[in-house]
Formats: sequence, structure tokens, C-alpha cells
Amino acid sequence: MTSPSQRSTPSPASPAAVTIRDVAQAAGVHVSTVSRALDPNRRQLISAEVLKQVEAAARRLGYRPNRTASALRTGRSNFIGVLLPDITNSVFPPILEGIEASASARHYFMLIANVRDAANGKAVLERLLAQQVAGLIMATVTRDDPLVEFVTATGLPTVLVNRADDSGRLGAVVSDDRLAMKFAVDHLAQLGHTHIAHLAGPQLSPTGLGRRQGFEQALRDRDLPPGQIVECTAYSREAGRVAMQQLLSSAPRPQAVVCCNDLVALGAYDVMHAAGLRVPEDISITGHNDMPLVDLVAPPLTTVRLPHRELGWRAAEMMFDLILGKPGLASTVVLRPELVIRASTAARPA
Amino acid sequence: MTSPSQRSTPSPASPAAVTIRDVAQAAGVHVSTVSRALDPNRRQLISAEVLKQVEAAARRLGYRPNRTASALRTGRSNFIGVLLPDITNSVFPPILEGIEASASARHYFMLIANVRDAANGKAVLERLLAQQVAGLIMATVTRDDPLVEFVTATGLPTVLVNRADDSGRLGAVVSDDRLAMKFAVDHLAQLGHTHIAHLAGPQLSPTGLGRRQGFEQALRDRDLPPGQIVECTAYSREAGRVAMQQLLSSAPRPQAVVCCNDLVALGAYDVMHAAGLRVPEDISITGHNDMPLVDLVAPPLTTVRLPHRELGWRAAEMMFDLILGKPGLASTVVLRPELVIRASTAARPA
DNA sequence: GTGAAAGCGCTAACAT
DNA sequence: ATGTTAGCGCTTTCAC
Repeated sequence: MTSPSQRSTPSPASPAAVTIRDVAQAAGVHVSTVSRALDPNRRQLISAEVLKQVEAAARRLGYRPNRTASALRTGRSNFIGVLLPDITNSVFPPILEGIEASASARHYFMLIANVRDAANGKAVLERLLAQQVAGLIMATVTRDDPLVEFVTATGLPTVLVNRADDSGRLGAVVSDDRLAMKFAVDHLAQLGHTHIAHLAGPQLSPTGLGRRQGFEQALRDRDLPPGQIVECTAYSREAGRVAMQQLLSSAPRPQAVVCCNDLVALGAYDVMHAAGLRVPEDISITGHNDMPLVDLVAPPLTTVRLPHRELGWRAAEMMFDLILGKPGLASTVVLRPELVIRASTAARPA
Repeated sequence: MTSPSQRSTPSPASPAAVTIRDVAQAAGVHVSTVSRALDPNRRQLISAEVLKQVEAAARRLGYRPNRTASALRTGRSNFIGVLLPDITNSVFPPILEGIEASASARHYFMLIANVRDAANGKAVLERLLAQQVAGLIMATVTRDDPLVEFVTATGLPTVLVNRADDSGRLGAVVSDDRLAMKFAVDHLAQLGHTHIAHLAGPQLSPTGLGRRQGFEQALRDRDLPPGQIVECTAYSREAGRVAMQQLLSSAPRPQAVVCCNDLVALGAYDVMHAAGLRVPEDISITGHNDMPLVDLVAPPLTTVRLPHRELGWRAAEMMFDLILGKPGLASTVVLRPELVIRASTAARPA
């Protein structure tokens, strides 16, 4: 005869939340019957009549099952962790959207942690583990990241996205950086350029290294001479400016510059404009990522489009396969990028 | 004498997770002592010696407190819900960053729900409530949104961001849309324009209405004649194209167009280019939001910059005040935007 | 087909 | 200063 509000020790957060006990009482059945009736998978164990009564009572009382309690009891949460270096970087929102689509279809929630400083990575991961996340997606990993070791030791189902794991211990979904560079170099070569430079990303990041190697390989495949390479300190417009400045100060001036990403390419634009050089008449420029609006800058940027949403979606699907114990078919999935030709690349003057 | 692996009924998700009981046993003390020793707020109740032993045991065993269990016991989760209409819309990532900064400083996690279709809003909210979120931040609200009624009824501490609540029932943190429009109109008036039009946002959204009213008021304040107003069906480049087309087909052609956001302004660019009209020589254009890269489009867009990160941060702080039962000092916080003058606006030809 | 009972891992009275 | 005890709300054997 205990009323919902008659509970004792810890006072409920919201005033008198309705529990499964209240529903059982209202429906005149046992709590376990309510539990079964409200679970789609076990609903059929219940007689039609009782089922109806339970559902009516639940609705009438405004019953909302407490996921915290069921998670504790079953040992299964419906959370996945997502580690990002910078949510305002435009490559991540579509990746998140892909992850979210996969997760919410399974009624999972993402716990997003924006790990600005890599030194915090382990602490954040500890907090995520304390929340009993069922799996993890990491977009933060650098080469030889100690976090990979740590997360492997925990046994948490983990997949990397947008970054491969050199050690091969973790699954990953990435875009084909080498192919992307081949697309860019081939396009420039077809335009008649022979002296092609590269503004490379930080060589600590797998993408930075992969794109640089892809660039070098693509030149070799075409029998072109090795191009100048300047390493940027970051994937930013500012870093692009610095690198381009450095590139231009070294003779001879390249006919084309393949940039590790769009922001770096836009930094190169800045330096060219400041130096009175024209894109693409004096130097052709290519980017990487196809950020929103790079089709509207002057000149519209030729770049490589990555399947960002697909990247996130596939990474999440792979992680859920791991969670469900499905045999891992692929350890690294490599998705195909696409060259988008706009107006920042042009034929070499005859 | 039960070993960690000897547990019975529900098999643990990860093999033999270390519990507080294991630590207690290893340290030779009671679980409640461990609980106290590991809580910064109650640590001082424990003798230095025992404290050291407990900490050593916890570290040695790799103990990780289970937040699910403590949340169930205390009735307090460390989750906040965040409702977004579209995470790939560039205004939201910096807002999320601001929310995340506030939340993670308090050791809370965000549960982000991307509510693409407003019809799903209530279902998503139910799922969020089932997770026992301590508070909610909504960026999805339309005017007279039924969700406001629903969430008010639940009593969940809720704050709107980037959208005010017409009914005044919920706290909100917004940018000053009227002031923004005044900035834009004053700027154009100073350039000599007298015939100024507005591509308005959907009038169902609070921002769409507020900006439109701000526009009209700003014209009146300057004793300018009422301008033509075309309502866009969305805040998109495509909707901007459609609206601009409609505006140009009606005589007389305006000297300047104030757009409800940057994408709409870029849609207006498209139509102008297609019609052989020049920005700003033939028509000046202003945007709203200062999206990334609009400083690099041709011509660089004059627009209104919103303090997006601050918006998110303040909304989260307000929500946490509500959660902690602090007296709500402000129901709606209005932040000041800033006009960024670039090259899409110019003086009226004499 | 339904009920009884146990217990997930933790915290907070209440002892002592 | 530490131990005892009683649950938080739910699911899942095990009976009947």
C-alpha cells in the first residue's frame, strides 16, 4: 500500500518519479510482469489481457523507465564515447552526424568529449569508462598515440575514424589519402605542370604522413622530379600562410602546390594575394576536405572531397559490430575520396 | 572471501570489473570507508593512514568507480541533454563548444541529439529523460513550440539557446537580433542607400521574426521608406536563391539587401551573378552569422558576427544555476552582436 | 503466463 | 573514524 511518494532514504531528483513498482501496483500485477510487458523482446510471454492493462497503467501514470537502473542491472549502457580534438573543425560535424545516425538508430547516445589538449586524453577516457560506455570512437589519435595502448588494454570496443592505427591493433575507417594525392597530382600533371610542391601536414598525424607519402609516390608514378615539401605546424590557415611564405622564398618557384587541407590552401591564397601573385595563373593550388564554402572563395578551390558522413557512419557500424561480438571482417576500411575540380587549378602557360 | 570473478547472476560486460568491494577487501576496510576515502568532499573524514591504504589498493587494482551505480543511488546523473536541429550547421559547433566547456568543467557529459525532424522532438526528449539528464539545452525551438509546454511540465531545468521563448516560461540566451538589424541598416543608410530590402527567415522561427521586426524598426528609426520583404522557406543558400529571384522580379530593384543569414546572402550572390549583376556595385548585400570563410568569398561578405561560443557557455551556466537551485537572476540573456564590414557593401553611386 | 527473490555497485543514514 | 544496513529501479533466474 505504499504510495509513489512514500519512498524513503534518498529523495528523488524530480518530485515523485513514477517507477515500475507504481505501474505494477496500478495494474494489479507483479513488477516482473511489467518489466516483461514493456520489453518488446519479451512482450509475447505475457497474455494479451494483462499486457493491455499494464500498458494502460504505464501510460496513465506517465511511466518513464529509468535507463540508469536497467544499465546497472544488465551491465549494458547505451552510451558510446566519441573523442574529438576540435568540434569546430568543419570535418567533424559531418562525421558526428554519421555516428549519430548509426547510434540513434540503435537507441544509443553519444558522449562527446572535446579533447583540445591531447595531454587530457587519458583523464577524459577514464571519465568515459566510468560512465560504462559500450564502445568508443576516436578521431584524436596521433601516430604512436599512447592512448591506443591504454584503450587496447581496457578491451573496450574501439574504432578510429579519419585516422588509421599504425600498430594495427584498432579498427579504423579512413579516407584514402594516397589516392587523394594521386588524384591531385595527376590532375596537375595533366594540366602540364612538372614542378609541383606540397604543403604537408604535421608529420605526427597519420594523415599528414600519409598524404605526404602519397604525394611523393604520385610524383614518382608520373616520373616527375621530387617536389619541394614544406611541413605545416598545424592544419590551419595561419600555418598555411607561414609554410607558403617559406615555399615562395625558396627558388625555384613551383608551378603548382598541393596542400594538405583546405585551410592551408586558403593560407596559401593569402600569401599569394599579398605577394601580388594570381591563383591559378601564377601558381595552381589544390586543397583537401572540400569544406563548406570553398566553392565560393576567389578563386573557387579545386580540392579533394572526403565522404565525412560515411566515415562516421561506417566507424560507428564497425564499433557496434565489435560490441555485439560479430567477427571483425575488416580492420581498416578505406573509403574513396573524390577530386572536385574548380578554378584554382589551370593549365601551365605554353 | 568472494574473489572479483566469483560474481553470479548477471555476467559483467568487461571481464571482472573491479568494484568498490574488491578495493575494500584489498585494503582491509569496509566499502563505505572506501566510498568516503575516494570522494574529495568526504575524504577528510578518514584517517590519513587508512586513506593511503585505500588509495593504494584502488590504484593497484585499477579501480574505476561505476558512475551508473552512483547515479542510481543518488538520483543525480552527470548528464545534460542538448537538442540540435542540425549539427552540420556551422552556428552550432561553436555553441556546442561553449556548452562543452561549461559542462566538462563540472564533470558533466553532453548527450547530443540531432533532431532533424521536429516531429521526433518529443520522442527524443523522452529518451533523454529516461537517461535521467539533469538539465536540458535546446537550440531547436520554433515559435509556440509544443516542446516548451512538454518540457516545462516535466520540470526539467531547461534553457534555450539562440532562440528565445515567446511565452517566457524558459530561460534563454540569445543574440540581439534587433540590434543586429539596426547595425546592418544603419551601415547601409550611411552608405547612402534608401531603398533597402530584406530576405527574411522563416517567420515560424523566433530569429526569423525578430530579425524582420528589427529590420522594419531600423528603417523607421531612420525615416526610410518600408522596404520590400521576401520570406525564405529556410536558412539555406537554395532558399536564398529562390527569394532573391523573387525580389529581383519585382520592380523597383533595391539598392541593398539585408539577408537573414549568410547562406541566404550567398544564395543572393548566386542569383546576382547569374543575372549579370555585381555585388556591391549594383546591389549591396549583408549577411548574418559570420560563418567561417565568408571573409574569403567573392566579394568578402559584410555580415553580423554572433558570439556563438559565449551563447553556448552562458546557456550552460544558466542551466547549471537552475540545476543547483540558484535563484534565476535573468530569464533571458541578450548578447551583443557585432557588424563586420567587408566588401559586399559599398556607397550608392552618386 | 506470472510471481518471488536476489542483486547490479554504490551512497547515506544510523550506529558505535 | 569506521562499520552496518538499507535500499536506488530495474532484470533475470527460478519456482509454480
